[in-house]
Amino acid sequence: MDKTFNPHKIEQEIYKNWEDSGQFKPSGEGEPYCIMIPPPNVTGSLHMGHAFQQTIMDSLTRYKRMCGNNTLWQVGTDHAGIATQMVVERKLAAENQPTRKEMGRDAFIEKIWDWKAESGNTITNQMRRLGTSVDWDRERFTMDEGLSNAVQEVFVQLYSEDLIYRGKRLVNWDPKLHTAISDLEVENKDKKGHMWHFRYPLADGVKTSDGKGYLIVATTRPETVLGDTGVAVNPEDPRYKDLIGKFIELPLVDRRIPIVGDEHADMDKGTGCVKITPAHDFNDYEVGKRHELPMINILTFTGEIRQVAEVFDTNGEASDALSADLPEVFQGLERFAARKAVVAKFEEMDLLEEIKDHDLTVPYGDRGGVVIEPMLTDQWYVRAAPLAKVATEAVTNGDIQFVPKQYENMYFSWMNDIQDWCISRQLWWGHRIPAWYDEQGKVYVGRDEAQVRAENNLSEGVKLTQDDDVLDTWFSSALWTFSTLGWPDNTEDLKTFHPTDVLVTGFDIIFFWVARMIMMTMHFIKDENGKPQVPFKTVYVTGLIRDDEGNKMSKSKGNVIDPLDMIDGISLDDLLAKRTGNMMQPKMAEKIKKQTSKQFPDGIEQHGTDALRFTLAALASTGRDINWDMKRLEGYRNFCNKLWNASNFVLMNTEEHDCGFNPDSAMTLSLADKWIIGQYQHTIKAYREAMDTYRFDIAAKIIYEFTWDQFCGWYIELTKPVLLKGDEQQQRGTRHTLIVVLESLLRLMHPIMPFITETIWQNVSVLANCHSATIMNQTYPEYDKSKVDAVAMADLEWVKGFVVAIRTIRGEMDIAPSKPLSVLIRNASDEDIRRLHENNIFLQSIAKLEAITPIQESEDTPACATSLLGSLEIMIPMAGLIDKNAELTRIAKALDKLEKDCARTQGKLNNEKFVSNAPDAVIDKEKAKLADFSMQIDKLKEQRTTIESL
RNA sequence: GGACGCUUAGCUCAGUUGGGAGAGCAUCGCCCUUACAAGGCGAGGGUCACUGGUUCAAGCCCAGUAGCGUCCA
Repeated sequence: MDKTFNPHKIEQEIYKNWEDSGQFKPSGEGEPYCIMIPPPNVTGSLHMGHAFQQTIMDSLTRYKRMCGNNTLWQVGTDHAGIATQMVVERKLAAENQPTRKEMGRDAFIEKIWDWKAESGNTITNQMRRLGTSVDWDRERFTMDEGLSNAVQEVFVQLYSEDLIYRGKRLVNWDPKLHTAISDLEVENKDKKGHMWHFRYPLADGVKTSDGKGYLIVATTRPETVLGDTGVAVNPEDPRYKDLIGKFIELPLVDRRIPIVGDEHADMDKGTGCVKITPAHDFNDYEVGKRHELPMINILTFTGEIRQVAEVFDTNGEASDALSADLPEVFQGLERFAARKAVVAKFEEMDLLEEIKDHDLTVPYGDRGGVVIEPMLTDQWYVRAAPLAKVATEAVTNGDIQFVPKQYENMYFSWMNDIQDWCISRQLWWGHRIPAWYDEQGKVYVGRDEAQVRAENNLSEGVKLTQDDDVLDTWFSSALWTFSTLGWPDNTEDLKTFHPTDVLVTGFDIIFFWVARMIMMTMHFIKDENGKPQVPFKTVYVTGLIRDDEGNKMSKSKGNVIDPLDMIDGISLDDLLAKRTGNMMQPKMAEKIKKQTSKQFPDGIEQHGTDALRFTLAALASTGRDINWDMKRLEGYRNFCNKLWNASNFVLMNTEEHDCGFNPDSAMTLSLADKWIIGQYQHTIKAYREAMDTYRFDIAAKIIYEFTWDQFCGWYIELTKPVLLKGDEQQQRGTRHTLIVVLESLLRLMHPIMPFITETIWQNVSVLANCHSATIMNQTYPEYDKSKVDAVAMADLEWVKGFVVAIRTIRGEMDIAPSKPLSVLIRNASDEDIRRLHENNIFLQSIAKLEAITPIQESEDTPACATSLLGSLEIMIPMAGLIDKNAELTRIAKALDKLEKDCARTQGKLNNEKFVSNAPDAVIDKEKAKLADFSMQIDKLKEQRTTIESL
């Protein structure tokens, strides 16, 4: 192996070998285990959040694969309707190509496929660099033929079961993207705005109870006045209830509209009178339905005032109950310009009562970024309530479990108040809705036009037109767990891998995706007894990865980090170019440049995939977001380096030696050998428990601690005296142990750090007589209690204590580690003597001791710096080494601490209530502590007296 | 307004039946000791947000307050 660890040199070749040799495929043996990747947007690129989730998925997959499961990690991408369509439109614009509308639907879709072919590799390359062990041969795309079939099948079936319907409803309309969007795609933002108070004249000479000829209504959207079809007052409101049934003479449009009594009008809010615009407000829509008010649509799909309004009755049928005329001055005005114009007109007519500052919540489209307009349109809906019932029960009864559990609340709160899901989108990129209309507008749903004709006895003479709209992308994602496995065919894969085991995803898409997947899957997939199958048994919810200041990473903020830049490193210039490349606002670019230069003054260094993955695992504590910290990454890169160097040590000392793998060669295990073997068993046990409970942070900590502190810090040091001075059998025993432990440790770590472990393992495993192309298909280490030697464990802890005692004195007394010392020991128990005797070689080597000499209690001793190991006094003669005052200070400090501890313990034991209430075990422990403290205090005091007398 | 989460060392974070506060990084001191200076050895550093309660005992349980965050309305 190379002298230093160079991740860049090893990773890509290893991955290629794995992939080429089919290591990622299910073995076909053992209990099935399956993870479905949340499909990323095919034309996008992976960010740190993906890297995080994929690290977890890959670690689980590799773990289960090595445990002998028939393991499948299903990979694929999503067509991301709006996002992709926008990207390609922007690209066309940038290249001065014809616009989408100019080139037409088919040509545009062709362009998108081209773009997919061109950009689709970005993600798969990134995934390969991250080491993901997905079965690439099964890669799926939501727009593939198979998945499209599934989508069509689901749509047709749901329609036939009356779970999909079409209707004219008020939807969230994005005037920039010209499409409906679902509630979930709306972001509500708090804004400062105004509340305009208008005077609405009463018709027919009617007066209010206080003698006024008008009502005052307030609105934050004055332009909607043009679409008002009523005014509501609270039926209990003494001020106005007599006016119910009377009329308003609506200004600007000369429309006579009724005053209705409705609870929606809050007596304590504003004036208590509310204008009702059923076609442009969700609350008003409901009020309008209750009172059968007509609905007047005044806006075009681009958000301008229409030339002529559209008037509908309360059922959405065209109506002539009211005039559709709109004043010429407003026609064609953009909605915000219209707002100003309407206000100006009211002012001119002296009907503007007042304008107040107002805090309001404004809906924005999460993609287009413009204010959403409630719009009356024909859309397709999924009737969600019946599907939600079953889906809710699956979580209630534990068939599906969320980790961490608190996210179940989020799921329930959504499910219990679920609204019908608007699934049609006025886009071109997506699954076209399998519905056809005849010339009368009657709708037929079927798999294709021929089927529609056949099933409905429509002759060739009847002209049919397919619905122009496509389905919400999440509609196809909702089928992901079963459509990828071949549904609607009842495939072997479906039978084997469904339900899948765990879904790893972010909380931000619990509603968008997780909930809908559960609903769809349980409706369509049944087990052999007809019981609905869950899509997955566990939902592991990750937090968000934020930047080092806790900000969400986003392109517009210019603080995203490409995982590959963590792996390979990047210069500051390249990073700046990447972050400010496609900026819309040059002002932002300047700010981002400044920020980035401050955060990464020298760019980003290379860290390697394993370090990145280990960091992500170490930060993966459940239920909270992660503020990214480059220092952690550096620390774990150092860890990789440590592992590499330690492995080099092992190889240097074992290659071309007899390491005891020949059955004939006898060997002796040292105490250190026995200890590390036992220690390692504990590590396996704890590590697997952590993995099994999705505590990747704990798993990382365990493996880090064992590798660095125990294996490198103690064990390797303890092998040196044996390898240097031990006899043949002892050397063989130690070499054997070095290899056995390291080889197994590599397998244990492999799921989190695949590349470095593979590389080292290739070199180490042959020494253990194991010849395999890859660590990936090896068995996973299992805890074996019989390999834990309790006596050896205790003995070695004693050795460590002894060494630490010496080191502490050296450290505090500034005695160079290279300076050999002679120590005296006093008050040794038989066990101390035995341990000392058995481990002399270790102690002398590690603690750099010349001699260890036991002395009697009665003997005169020179002045010494002393440390205690249990009751054993370890003494270093001070002559020429130790300053009297320094030692006195040290003793004083130690005494101070001990006396405080002692007093606290004494206090507890003196407390009658403690003694009578606490369990015996706790009391005994306190008593033992007290005895130990007093003993130590006595020894130190003695010591102090001796030194003071010098 | 409702729900959930967070507040522990300078920074980023662990702390799972309540029983002597931890890690990584940073800081300070000593060391280029033949695996590793991306290292070794040692040290310092915390009224566990605040207030009250339960308990012999609270970072942990309960109630409330403040600040931050997220979701929903």
